[in-house]
Amino acid sequence: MPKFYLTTAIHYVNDDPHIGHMYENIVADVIARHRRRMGDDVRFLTGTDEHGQKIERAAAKEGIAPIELADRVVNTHHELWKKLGISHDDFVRTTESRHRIGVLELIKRIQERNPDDIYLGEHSGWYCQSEETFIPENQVKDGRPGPGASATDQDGHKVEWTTERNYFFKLSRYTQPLLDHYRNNPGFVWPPTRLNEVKTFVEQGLRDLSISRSTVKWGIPFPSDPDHVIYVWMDALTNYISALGFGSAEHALFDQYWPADIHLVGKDIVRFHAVYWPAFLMAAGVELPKRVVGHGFWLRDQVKISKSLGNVVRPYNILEDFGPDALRYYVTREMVFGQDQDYSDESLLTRYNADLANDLGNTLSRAIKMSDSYFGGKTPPERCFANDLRDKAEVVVPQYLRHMDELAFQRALEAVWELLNEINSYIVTREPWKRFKDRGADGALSRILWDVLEALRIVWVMMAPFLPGSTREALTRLGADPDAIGADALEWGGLEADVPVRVADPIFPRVDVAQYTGGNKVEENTTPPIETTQAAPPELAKISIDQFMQIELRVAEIRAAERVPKSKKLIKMTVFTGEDERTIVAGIGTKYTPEELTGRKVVIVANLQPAKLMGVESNGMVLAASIDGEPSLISVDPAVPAGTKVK
RNA sequence: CGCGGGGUGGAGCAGUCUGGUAGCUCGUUGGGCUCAUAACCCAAAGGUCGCAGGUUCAAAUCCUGUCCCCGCAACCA
Repeated sequence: MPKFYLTTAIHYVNDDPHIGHMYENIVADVIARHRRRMGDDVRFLTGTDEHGQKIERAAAKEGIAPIELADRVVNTHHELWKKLGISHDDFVRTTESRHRIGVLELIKRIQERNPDDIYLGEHSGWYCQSEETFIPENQVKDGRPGPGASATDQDGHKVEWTTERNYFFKLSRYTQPLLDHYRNNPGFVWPPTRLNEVKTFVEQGLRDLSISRSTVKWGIPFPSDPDHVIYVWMDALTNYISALGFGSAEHALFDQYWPADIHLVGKDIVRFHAVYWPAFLMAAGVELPKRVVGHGFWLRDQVKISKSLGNVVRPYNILEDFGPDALRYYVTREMVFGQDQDYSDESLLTRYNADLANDLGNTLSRAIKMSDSYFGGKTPPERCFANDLRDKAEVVVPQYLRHMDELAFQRALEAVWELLNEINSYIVTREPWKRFKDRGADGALSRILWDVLEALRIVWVMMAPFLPGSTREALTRLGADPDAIGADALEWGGLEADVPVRVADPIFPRVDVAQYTGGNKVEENTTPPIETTQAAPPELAKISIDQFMQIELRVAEIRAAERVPKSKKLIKMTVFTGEDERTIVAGIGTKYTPEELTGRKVVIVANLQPAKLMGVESNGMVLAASIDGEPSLISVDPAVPAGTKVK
């Protein structure tokens, strides 16, 4: 029996899961269920990433230990996966001892095989004392990197250019081996466009990777140097093997399942899985995973979902009201796998009504109802092996299987619907109700209805990975074995004659979309139900008049203005301050044009430290009121001459 | 010349790699059916496939140029 090892990314426990996490696990689950029923020995792993500064800080804020916070969020993960019917075989947490063992083993093997690959070096960056962490370059507002430099980050905290001694992984050494690997294994990254991105990234040359932090405490202590903890990727990526017992005495699972057949991850972290991870494994002499698959993102109104925008989608209410299968179907049917897709409750409900209620569910109801009333609560007594529906099924099933193998779930489902539409059309043209009225339950009617039921059985078997719960129910109603969903169940002739069927309430009752929206439930969903409290604006300390007087405010005249090329909202102005002409850059281009600015009098901060914006040096700041980010310049009586002090 | 994705009937999207009658869902219009969940079936209207060139017997698809939108990156002193 071929083995199939499939993983999702491990989810960070700083927040409850959202549609993106759900999507990833649903897709993985569909793949796992499909492989399983096709006869593979499947191992499906998901889990959580629980280390790092963010967790430590979030826990401290609540006055609890990091592990307590992690435990709590992990519980919501467990509950959600259970509700969604995710059939993972294992759930790994990076705080587990088996994971620590695996990570330490990986490092040990690297050190043994390639002693130079891990070395103590220096890492420099913007360090924020109050947050006790390094701030990414792009979040630092001003200041140039260099010894002794300081600046502020986006939250207004002071950051200092700091140099820290860290352990490094010699990633640079793996540039060529990685490129060779990509060339020899073009399927290593899917979709191909992601492979191109990765290649381009690697071709530019790789820098060594910092793999430890002495400024972070919540993590796995670095071997032989417990002042350091292992940092992010070296820790997180290793879950894929630590969960299999890598490095422990019980490594049977590792021997059996590694290498992974698919690492399913979001497109944003494909790079780490396709560059860092294989490099670590090469260094340690461990076999590389077969394939990294990057899926797209769910968007909201064409915009990426993010916590800061407050447009996080957590369709928990949909899940409650319509069950897991509605959501599972929607995300797999609506998204072209690999691409981004817009989420909305409305489109989900439309899909639900049109596809699940009207087509899939209703066709089942009408067919079973007829069989029930014409053949005394049973499937028809006479079966049929030569008809249009069988022909159609034998075209559709191979297509479906091919699309499933290609992870083209949308197309696989479209194929199913081709057969389903054929069934409805078949029913209408054969008019079984009329036949029954005219001739009673004769052999012809028996064969027609049996065809319909048998085709429906195959339809549902194809749906099994997508709608596991509903499929069991549907097969039971059809008089079929709910567990018979394997490869042979996709062949014509599986349904027995003259066995009881079951008439019952609709599996997917229609929903009145307008009513549902009007019920305000959808509205509730647009605001994240579990959003963490917005950071309150920092309280400003009172300052003395002397301190205020240190700010030099002046009236200035804008003599020239132009947009900064390539910038979105920056305008570069030449202003006359009464003493000199200088350049000021301001982010007001969304509201003002250079033309209307020229000649205008404004209030500026004249003694502000210079800063470089998009390469242009700005010497001062133009005062403006800000309404929801929209600037409105402070206006000055045109009669006031430039250079006049403001206080 | 920063990186990437996209512009296809009213809406949302496939199709582009591997040129060959432009397809799906929703919506609209007309008809049919009454077994079924106000469902189902048939038919129709509706697109110069962002724009301009080029290659070709043939271009949504390949090439060149160009405009617009969205992410990432870079800028709200």
